[in-house]
Amino acid sequence: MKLSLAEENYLKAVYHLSAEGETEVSTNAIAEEMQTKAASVSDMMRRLSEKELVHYKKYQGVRISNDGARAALQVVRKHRLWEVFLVEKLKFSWDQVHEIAEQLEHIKSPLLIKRLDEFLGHPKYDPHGDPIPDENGEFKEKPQIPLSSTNLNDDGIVVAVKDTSPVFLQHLDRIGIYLGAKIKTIEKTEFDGSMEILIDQKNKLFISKEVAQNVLVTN
Amino acid sequence: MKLSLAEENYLKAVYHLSAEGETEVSTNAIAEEMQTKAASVSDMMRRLSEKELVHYKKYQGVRISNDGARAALQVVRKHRLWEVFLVEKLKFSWDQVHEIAEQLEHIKSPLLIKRLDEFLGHPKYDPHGDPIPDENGEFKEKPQIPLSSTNLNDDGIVVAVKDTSPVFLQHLDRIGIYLGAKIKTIEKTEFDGSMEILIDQKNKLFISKEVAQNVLVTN
DNA sequence: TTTAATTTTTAGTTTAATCTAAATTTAGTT
DNA sequence: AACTAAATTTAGATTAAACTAAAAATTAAA
Ligand SMILES: [Mn+2]
Ligand SMILES: [Mn+2]
Ligand SMILES: [Mn+2]
Ligand SMILES: [Mn+2]
Repeated sequence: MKLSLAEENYLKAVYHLSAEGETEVSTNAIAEEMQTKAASVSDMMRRLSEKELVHYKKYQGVRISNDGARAALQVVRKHRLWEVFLVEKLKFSWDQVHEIAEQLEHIKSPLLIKRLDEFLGHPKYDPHGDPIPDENGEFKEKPQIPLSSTNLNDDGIVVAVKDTSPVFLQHLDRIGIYLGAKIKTIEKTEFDGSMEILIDQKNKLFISKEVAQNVLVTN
Repeated sequence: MKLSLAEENYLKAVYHLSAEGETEVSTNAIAEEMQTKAASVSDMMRRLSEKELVHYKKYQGVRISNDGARAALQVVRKHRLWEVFLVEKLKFSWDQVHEIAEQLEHIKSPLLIKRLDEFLGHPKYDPHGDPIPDENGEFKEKPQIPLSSTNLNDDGIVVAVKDTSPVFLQHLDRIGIYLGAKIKTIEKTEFDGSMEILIDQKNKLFISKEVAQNVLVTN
């Protein structure tokens, strides 16, 4: 089944939203995610459900189907492989790659993706710490918790970021937080959720609640 | 000026056709090149001429404008850089890359192309021997003549192919003709235009007129 | 220089994807 | 249970890009 660019983008949105929260995804949530209008979403959901890529009952929200998830995962795979390529080979920074990968993910050529994957050495994670599905859509997410819910004196390694927007990533660059950094929790402020942390056993740093909630670490 | 995928493809077709033959390109020639119908071409030419990308007077054919040529050359640049990437980095063969490059050439990101060009070491020619325009659209074609019009005992290096279709390229692979091969003309048959040649001072080979006309050599 | 053949353009449809505005359904609240 | 607010769907338009069939212009032939 060959999908249009728009269909692929909608499928990906439904997949991401149902992966995050509940199984039933609302029309409005999709419209929000896609920067489009609810009316357009209703229309597309009707079409996707005719192709059996989503389960859809009017006014009841949508759920991704098995076929739909498979298709979405292939797009996600391509997106993340391209992001790795851009960072590892073309020296882009992690805040620059998402927008370009949004275009590259729609290139149709199974052989291209196979070769790209080989060229990159079969990477398992993208520059934001998100797992890359294999040819069968299988992947393993690293165990991860928000920095904000670590305990005092806990040591952790930064493995991913929840927010992947350029502004947030640039902020992390500025304050010196990066994937792989070793972080010890020194102090947690009840009042505003801010924290004091130690990076790589060297640099003490105050971070806001917003930062702490969007940096994911593992022990 | 941002162009749609369709507009870019039409512009490229007009550019290629006017680069080859005359300055005035016919509606039918474009339709042929694009695998579409003349009616669709008329429609698109009207729109492109409103944007001043082509000069167009009804029933008189079209000529690419300066702006149009500039835009077309950027698409050609991207196409050929991606072809180099696919062959040099992803180990595709020269007959497999055109179709994929047709998709990749429409990715919009000046920085991506700048970085790709650097990553590839600023290549001057693509896998078919075609010159790669620089950021300003400038390029230099190697002096080249069809193998069919060389003289007896002439020595030449294969620098490009005129026909870049997969079947032709696969045929060249099979008989052992490749970019950079040294070719000496041993015999030319008046009757059918076939030739006998010597490749790399080692292998004698008979080739058809069709092959001889589509292999371009330089001295 | 008429006529015939060919090329090109126009007119009218179609499809995908979007939008606004209006209608409908569901959910929440007296 | 009735009403209101919010969410969702439908109806109707719009735009880009394609097509077919018909009309118009150009070119070639008689
Ligand atoms: Mn991304
Ligand atoms: Mn990512
Ligand atoms: Mn090509
Ligand atoms: Mn080429």
